Parts: sequence; structure tokens; C-alpha cells
Amino acid sequence: MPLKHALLGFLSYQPMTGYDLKQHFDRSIYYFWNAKLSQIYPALNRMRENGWLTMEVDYQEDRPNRKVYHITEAGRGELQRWQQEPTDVSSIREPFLIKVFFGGRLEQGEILAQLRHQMRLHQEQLTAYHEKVREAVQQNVEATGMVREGVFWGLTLDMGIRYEQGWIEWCEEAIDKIESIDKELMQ
Amino acid sequence: MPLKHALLGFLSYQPMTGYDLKQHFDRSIYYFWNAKLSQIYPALNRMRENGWLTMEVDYQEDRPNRKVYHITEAGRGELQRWQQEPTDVSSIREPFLIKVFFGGRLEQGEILAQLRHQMRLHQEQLTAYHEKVREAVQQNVEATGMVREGVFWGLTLDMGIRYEQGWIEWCEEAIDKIESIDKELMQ
DNA sequence: CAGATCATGTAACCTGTTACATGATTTC
DNA sequence: GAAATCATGTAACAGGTTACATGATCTG
Repeated sequence: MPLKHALLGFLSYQPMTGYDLKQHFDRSIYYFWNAKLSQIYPALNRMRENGWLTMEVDYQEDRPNRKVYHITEAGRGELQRWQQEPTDVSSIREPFLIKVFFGGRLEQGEILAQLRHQMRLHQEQLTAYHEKVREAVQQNVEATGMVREGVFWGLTLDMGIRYEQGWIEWCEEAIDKIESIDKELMQ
Repeated sequence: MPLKHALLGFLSYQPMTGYDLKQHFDRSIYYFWNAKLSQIYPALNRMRENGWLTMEVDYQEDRPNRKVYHITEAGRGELQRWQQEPTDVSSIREPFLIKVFFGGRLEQGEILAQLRHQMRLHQEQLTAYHEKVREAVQQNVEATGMVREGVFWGLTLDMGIRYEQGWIEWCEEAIDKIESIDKELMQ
């Protein structure tokens, strides 16, 4: 249940609403985990039933009342227990590689177009990490003074950058190899 | 529906049963897609309803009858249509990075133990790719004479290797950075 | 005046995992 | 004698996505 533990993680920084939590996902960890509001709200209710959170209502007039969630000692305990638990390598689900694996069935131009498109998308993602995300991490460290935490935020960002660079290099290599197959097979 | 298209892909090589297909998953593409038999069997039925497959029964005495699936022209068309369709970057779900992101909440020794464990698992996976999987690809090329296809099988394997190497390097880097934080913060 | 922001949810649906059900033959 | 191999499934459950429902205020 990594979603619940991510929610506990953010709530260990400060009390928040479901809506606030969604924004934290979208602004910081979206590139390795995300969730829709329609999943977050029921999850928070179940977490409260488990005793991991308490809820405080902030009454408002023209909008739905804000429900502010606070982490409990049990919640902090659960987060740490989960963090210390041995972690399996997570299984990958990569539809694009299925397309490539069966690429021999496709015209060369089609598969090359796919690879070039995928490469462009990963380049865009990489640019976003360098510009937007790195900046967001730094701002957060300055705003909150959480210097030690900032190191860990930076580490996950390093992984994101490395991942995109890996894809880009692989796409280049794949394009080269495919361009040279038919030449070799014709000799 | 990448599962269905992976099934179409294998059936485009030759007619097979659900059981055979499961073995192809386990022996070739398991590192970027897999499925249980309990998902494959109903999927094949729905694909037959769609007209992508036909089914032929091979009667047996002491075992359930073999149901051999053949791809139809509609099936080949659907596979190609899907392969040519623009592909989004697939979203990652990486619970381990959640543990790291909130690693500031953990004792240094705990998070280092996690990183060392994760690194070992990825090293094992990398060894398997080098030894087992590369060999399986070569054998398959020799057995079937599908030289051109073999290039594409090799490409996906390259990605697998690159992915594991990326993790290993990142873990090393992360361990170094974490070991040096508390020293720096104490100055 | 259109779209983003704030703020909560429910219901239907799809995908994937786990558990259950059956059972002979071959290998260690 | 236990475990793997061959061969088929169904049912319950968990996680995640999409669509639906409501509605005021702020920004361009």
C-alpha cells in the first residue's frame, strides 16, 4: 500500500487536507508515484479508521469544509515500519518495449518513428526535471529549512534524471542498430 | 491493453495454447511485462470474441484438452495498428523511491541498509540478464532462424541491462551522499 | 466570459493478484 | 514420496482510472 505510506510521509511534515496532498504529489513525487483525488479521499478515511490519522474540520461558507488530517503516533510508527521492511525490486510494465520486441513485424520506418517520438518525450521530461523540479526542491528546502530532508528529495530526483538519460541513450543506440540491420542482412 | 497485444505478438510467430504463452512470457519478456495464467485464459477468450483469434481443440485423455489459438488477419491488423499508435511515456510506480524520499525520517543505518539490499537485488538481476537471458535470445534466433526479429529481442534486453546498471550506479552514489551528510551538517 | 483554483466525494469499470479446484505423469 | 510439468479454468479481492455531481471565487 505505497499510496497510504506516501500520504503518511507528507502528513509527517505537517497537517493537510486531501486537496493539499494531491498538490504535493503533483509538485514533488509525481514522477515515481501519483494518485487521483478520487483515490486519495477514500484512502484518508480508511487511514483514519486504522488510527493512523485524526481529522479536524475547518468550517467554510461557500465551499465544502476543509478536512485537515493530522498524523498520529501510530501513523508515524506505521510509516517507519514500512520504510524498514525489506523491499522487493518492483516489476516494470513497459508497453513500449512490447512494441519494440515485436518490431520485426513492423516496417522499419514505423518503428524508427516510434523510437524518435519516444526519445523526444523523454528529452522533454529530462528538461522538466532539470529546470522545474530541481528548482522546486531547492525552494522547498529554503522555505522549510529541511536541509537534511532535501538531500533525500534530491536523491530521488537524481534517479529521475538518470532514468530519462538512460532512455534517451538507449533510443539513440536502438535507432542506429535498426538503421544498420537491413544493410547487413543484404550482404 | 498491452497484455492482449503481447499475446497477439507471440501468436504471430506460431499457434499456441495459453500455457505455452505463459512460458513465453516467463522466458523472454517477463522483465518488462508478465501475466498469470488466471489472466491469460479469460483474455484469450475475449480476443476470440473480438475475432482476433480462432481456437482449435487438441483432444487429450488424461489432461484437459489443449486449446490451440491461431491469430487471424484481424488479429495481425490490430497488432500492427497498436504498434503504430503514438505511445505515451509510461508512468512509473516505484515504492522504493517513496521510502527514500521520506528517508530523512529514518535512522541513517536503516536507509543505508535498504539501499545496500536494493543494490544487491539489482546486481542479481543484471547477472541473470547477462547469463540467462542473452543466451535465451541467441538460442531462439538459432532455433527459429528469425535473425531480423532477434535484433529487436536484443534491443529490449539492452534496455533491461541499462536499467539495472542505472539502479546499481544510483545506489552507490546515494550511499556515498548519505554517508557524507551528517559529517557536513555537523561542521 | 472561459478556465483555473479551491474542496469534497460516489459509482462504475478495468486490470491484475491470490486463492481455490482438478488430476495424471515424470523427475529427483 | 515430494515437487515439477502439463493443462484448464472460476471467484473474490485490491488498486487505480474515468465519469458524474456540486458550486463559488479568482484570473486572464
